[in-house]
Amino acid sequence: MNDLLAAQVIRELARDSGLSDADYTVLVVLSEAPGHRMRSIELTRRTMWSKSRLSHQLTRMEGRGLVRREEPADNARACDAVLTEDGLRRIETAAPAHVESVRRHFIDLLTDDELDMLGAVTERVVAHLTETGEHAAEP
Amino acid sequence: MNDLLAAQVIRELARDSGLSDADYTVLVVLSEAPGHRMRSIELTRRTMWSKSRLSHQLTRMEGRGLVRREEPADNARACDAVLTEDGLRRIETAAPAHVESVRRHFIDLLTDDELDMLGAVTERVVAHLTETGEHAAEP
DNA sequence: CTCCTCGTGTTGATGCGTCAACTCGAACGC
DNA sequence: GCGTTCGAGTTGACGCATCAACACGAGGAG
Repeated sequence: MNDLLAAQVIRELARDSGLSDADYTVLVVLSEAPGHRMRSIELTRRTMWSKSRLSHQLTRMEGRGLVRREEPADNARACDAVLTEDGLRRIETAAPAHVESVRRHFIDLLTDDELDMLGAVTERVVAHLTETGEHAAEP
Repeated sequence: MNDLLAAQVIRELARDSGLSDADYTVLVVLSEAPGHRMRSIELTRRTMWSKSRLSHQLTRMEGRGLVRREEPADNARACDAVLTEDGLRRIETAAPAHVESVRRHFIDLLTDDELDMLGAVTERVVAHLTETGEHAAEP
């Protein structure tokens, strides 16, 4: 189910807006951040991605003009990711259709009880993964 | 949860047995097939993969000596995938640890009720995906 | 028989994710 | 001040997945 569902939703996102799911994730997080900007390290925390993955992703998105990298004045070794005008427009256009896609293929098919239970299960599994010495991101 | 859980289980599989999840899938299906052999087209059906993806996967696995390709005598345009001795040994060694990994990180954390519910949800969502003209594999 | 279409399978280009190795500035001990 | 360690970020190589284009045999229509 996971594979099929994710594949379908991702395919619709790509078809409708030309964004990958990774693009979408970064754009959403940045669009909600003050100043549409965020430290790289904070982005890896929010997305649960590795530094490497984020770096590659930002490189690709920078090439497509969705984000910009800036070195913050107060810390030379850090790196901010900043949403561009274009990136903001893209996420604002894409979001409604994507939300609707997830609803249509998943949320609307479940009862409230099922959603509640799924939330509980998710919380438990994630807690177990993170506490059992699981650092997916960095060794 | 999906992403984290899958990442963890896949990482353990790779660490313990040197197999990717795609490798594992193919090996399991083939090991259960009569004669440890199966038509490519049947493999795509079982795995819900595209022809292309399967072909690339078989090429890689063939390079590593896990499977062999054979042209069946009765049909020149078809193609059988056959498990090698090595492939069989690999899957037999890898399977127990993988099953245990899934149990430990997921199954054992859920109650029977939750598992039942998840089964029902999965069935419903997959049915919706497949009936709504969704052919993930081929356009 | 000839041509056409269709089903089966392969290939190449491209994007994505991971791993290991690396750079480099900052903070700390002395 | 000076070296050492540490944390943040980048890079390159590789495996994997997708898409579009192609190859080619089988089966049917005429």
